[in-house]
Amino acid sequence: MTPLDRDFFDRPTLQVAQELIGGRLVRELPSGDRLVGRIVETEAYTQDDPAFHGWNLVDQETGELKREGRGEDLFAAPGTGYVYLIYGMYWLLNVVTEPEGTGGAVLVRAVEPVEGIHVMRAHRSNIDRDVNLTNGPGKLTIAFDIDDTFHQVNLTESPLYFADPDGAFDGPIETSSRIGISKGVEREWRFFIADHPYVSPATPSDS
DNA sequence: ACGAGGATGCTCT
DNA sequence: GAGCATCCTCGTG
Repeated sequence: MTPLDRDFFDRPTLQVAQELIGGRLVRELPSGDRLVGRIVETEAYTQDDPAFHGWNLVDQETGELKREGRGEDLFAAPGTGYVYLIYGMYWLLNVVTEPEGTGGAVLVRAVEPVEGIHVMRAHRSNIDRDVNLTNGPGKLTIAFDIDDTFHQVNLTESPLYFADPDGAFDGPIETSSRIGISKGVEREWRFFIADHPYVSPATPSDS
């Protein structure tokens, strides 16, 4: 399984977010177990987007950074991890996009287990049905044992990386407003596989 | 089936 | 002190 390289992520964020759909997320654990998930839902965030972390760090006239803050980590080299703690409890996995110095990231919102599902069940011991293993951004990081140790880490090599689709048919890609945001709700920057059971059950922010 | 509410900690004002 | 790219539990139908 060949990791997607930095060039893949060194492109417009919206394009990367769409092309990651159907691709795979690969996690190699210290135990030797390999976890693989098919990506079925993503969201795009760009530096001229009010929902972007660190939007207020950017001079929107020039596109230059005008202040310091944690959002600066979204301007790192393409393919770098940006891991965010939400509501004090859940880690969300992003991968940085665009050339170094330009802000952008793709949030991985849901995957379908492909390999290592027994390990994912062990990581999420309190759930009733397998669909709840990885059908949300905070759930999949628990299943894949992803936390802030991957923040600012190169995600184009082991132990955490992305890979091309495996060739399985995944159906048409749909778009919607993003989930759980209050600004930028008019942008249809959420991408997901239509009617896929592992797409998160959340409601888009414009409805 | 669905909705309300609570948990919990970091970042920025 | 508020807000937040969420998830789970416990009500009610």
